[in-house]
Amino acid sequence: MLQQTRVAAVEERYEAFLRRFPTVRALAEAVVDDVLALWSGLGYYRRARNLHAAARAIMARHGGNVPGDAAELRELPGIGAYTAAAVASIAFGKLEALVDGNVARVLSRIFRLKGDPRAGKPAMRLKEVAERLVPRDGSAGEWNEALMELGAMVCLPRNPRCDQCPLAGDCGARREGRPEAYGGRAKSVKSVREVVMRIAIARGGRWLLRRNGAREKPAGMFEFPVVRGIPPGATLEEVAGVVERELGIALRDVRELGQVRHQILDRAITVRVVAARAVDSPSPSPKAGAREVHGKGRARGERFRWVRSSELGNLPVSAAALRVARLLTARPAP
DNA sequence: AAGACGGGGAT
DNA sequence: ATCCCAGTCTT
Repeated sequence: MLQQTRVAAVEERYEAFLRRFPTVRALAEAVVDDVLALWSGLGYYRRARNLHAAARAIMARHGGNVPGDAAELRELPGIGAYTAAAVASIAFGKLEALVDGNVARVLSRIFRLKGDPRAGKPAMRLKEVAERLVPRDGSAGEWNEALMELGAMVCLPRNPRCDQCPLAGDCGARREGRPEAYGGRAKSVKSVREVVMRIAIARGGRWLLRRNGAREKPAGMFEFPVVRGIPPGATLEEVAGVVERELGIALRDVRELGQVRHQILDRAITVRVVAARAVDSPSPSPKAGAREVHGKGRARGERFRWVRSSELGNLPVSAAALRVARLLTARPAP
C-alpha cells in the first residue's frame, strides 16, 4: 500500500485490510474482486492484484511463509528493489540498503548529487551510497526507517527544516545554501482540466454501476456510467435522451445533483453528477448493445450491475465513484 | 530511458 | 496549479 502512497493515506486502510485478510493463506484464497474492494479509492490497483498474486506465489513456492531473503522477495509480483530491501531489513533484520523517494532526497542533498535521483545513473549512484552507509551491526532496518523518516518529516521537498536536522552539519546542499536545488525530479507534469458527466440511476434501492474495461481507467473498477456528448448548456431532457438511447433505460426525476472533483496524475477532473430514477417498464436493464462482456482471459461478467448502496463497500470501486456515492447520500432524492 | 498507473494532501 | 508520495512493470 505504501508504494507511491503517503503513510497518512495508508493508515486509514491497512488495518481493515489486515482484518479481512489476516494471513497469507486468507489473501491467497480470496477472489481478486474482494481484494480490490478493500483497495477501493486507494489507486494503483495493480498493487492489489500483485499482492494477491504474491500471496498465491508464497503459498505455492514458500509454503505460506513470507521469504526473508531480498533476492527471493524480489521474485514476487509487485516486489521491486525497494520493497524487497525494506521487508528484508525491517521485518527480517537483514543487511540491506534501500533508496525510496525520501532517502533519495536526503542523500542527494547531503552529498550534492545532481540529476533525477529516481532514474538512470543518479539512481545507481544513490544505491551505492546507501550501501556504503548502511550499518553492519544488525541495525540496518532501523537505519533505513530513520533515513526515510528524516526525509518525510525534516528533509522536505519544498521547504526543508534544516534547523531541525541532525545532519545539517554534514549536508553539502545546506553548506551551499540551497538544499531545494537537490533531490528534485527532472521533469514536471502539466495538469489538464476536464469535465465529464456521470449519471446515478436509482431503481428499487439500487444504483446502476458499470465496470471499466481493461483499457479504461481505473481498469476493472466499478463506476457510475459516463454520459458522453453533453455540451455545457444541455438540458436535462437532452441528457435523459442520450441515456435512453445509449443504455436503453427510460428515466424520470432527472436532476443535476452537483459536482465532485478528483485529481488523476495529469488531469483535474470535474464530475457533473446527474441523478435520476429508472422507469420500471418496459426495460429496466441496459440494452443488449450496452451489455458488453469482459475481454479475453477474464470471467465473462456483465458490464452493468444494479448495486445497493450498502454493498458498495464489497465491490471494487474507484475513488470517483466513492465521491459520487457520498454526494448521493448527502443529497438523497426528494 | 520513458511512460503508465490513481489518487490525494501539502504548498 | 504543482509537486510528489515508504515504486513497479511495461514499452
